[in-house]
Amino acid sequence: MRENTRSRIQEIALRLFTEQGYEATSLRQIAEELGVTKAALYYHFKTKDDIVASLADDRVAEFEDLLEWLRARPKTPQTRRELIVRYAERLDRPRNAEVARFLERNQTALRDHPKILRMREKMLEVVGELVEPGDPLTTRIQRSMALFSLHAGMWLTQNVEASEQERRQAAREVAIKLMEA
Amino acid sequence: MRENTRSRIQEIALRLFTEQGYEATSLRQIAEELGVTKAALYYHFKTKDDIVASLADDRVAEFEDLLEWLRARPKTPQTRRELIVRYAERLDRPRNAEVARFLERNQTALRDHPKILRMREKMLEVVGELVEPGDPLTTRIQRSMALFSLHAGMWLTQNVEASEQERRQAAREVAIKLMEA
DNA sequence: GTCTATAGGATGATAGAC
DNA sequence: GTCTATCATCCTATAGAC
Repeated sequence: MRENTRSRIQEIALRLFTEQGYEATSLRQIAEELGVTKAALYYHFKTKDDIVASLADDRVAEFEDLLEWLRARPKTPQTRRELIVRYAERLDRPRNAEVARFLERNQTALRDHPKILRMREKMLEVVGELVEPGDPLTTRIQRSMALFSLHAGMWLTQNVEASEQERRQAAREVAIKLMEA
Repeated sequence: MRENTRSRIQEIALRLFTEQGYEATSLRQIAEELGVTKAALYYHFKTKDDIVASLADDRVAEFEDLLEWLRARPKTPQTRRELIVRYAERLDRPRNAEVARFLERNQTALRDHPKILRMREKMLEVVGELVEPGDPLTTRIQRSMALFSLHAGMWLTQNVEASEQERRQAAREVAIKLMEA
């Protein structure tokens, strides 16, 4: 009941950051929803930035994980298809999609944050592993869009009459197709 | 020299909003870069929000323009291909791509802004015109990604050794290919 | 671990002189 | 159209009691 206060702060902060944006969310607001005072937050996190850092850590680790796996395999269509599946599986774990969305939507506000820079680097490294030096620009773009369609696909179909499972499946199909550039 | 102060405010605000995010950019900062005081800004714009509104107006008008054209034509592959070209041409006009990027990257911070809501609606209306009621989800996703690849394609190739023209051309090719779902 | 209290500063916005 | 001066409010962060 007490030791997971840290985890509850992350949860509430993540929700508010995603809904309202990072800058627009104050520690007062987070504290209020948590039912404590602002000062209490500072016991768990040194600064507001530290909350973001703790969230970004998960995502960086994820990319590093994918990179390690990717580099141990040959650059084949089969590998790229498997990457889609692996990445999609990770996004399906509840909190991950939210963290991804938050970081994606707040890149500008957080652009100087060292953890964000690191995350962007890792992301571009993943893209780099999807192409060969001789590949045309169009291949690079299309294969990157494959990964991105897993995120965007869910947003684009939010108002469509279809189950979440169907939407997820559709996004995955598009991603795999785009990866076959 | 005096009447374009309004336009210069828009220009500087747009640059700073894009670089740092909307919330992170203060009126003091905008005024400083313009070489006037904060108070002077309030002569040209009633509030900070008003600056955003003036920028969003251009983009909403653009979507409305595209919609009008789109609705006067049959829903054919040919029409969709032409839409890509038309949209790409608009993005190429210098300020438009910047405005699009700003609005895209600050959707969260601006989510309650009426102009932003309107813009999002218009965007979804455009996507709606790209599909028929019976089309599968995958078609909807892929055709939306076509439009998006025009924006993302430029970002994804920013570190690549290629001229801006080549990158633009590559993004356009990917977009057209995706539209042929 | 959480509190009260407060420092110290930036912010959006307004009033009124020029 | 732009200025100075100022307001009211919010913010992050810290000190120190319990």
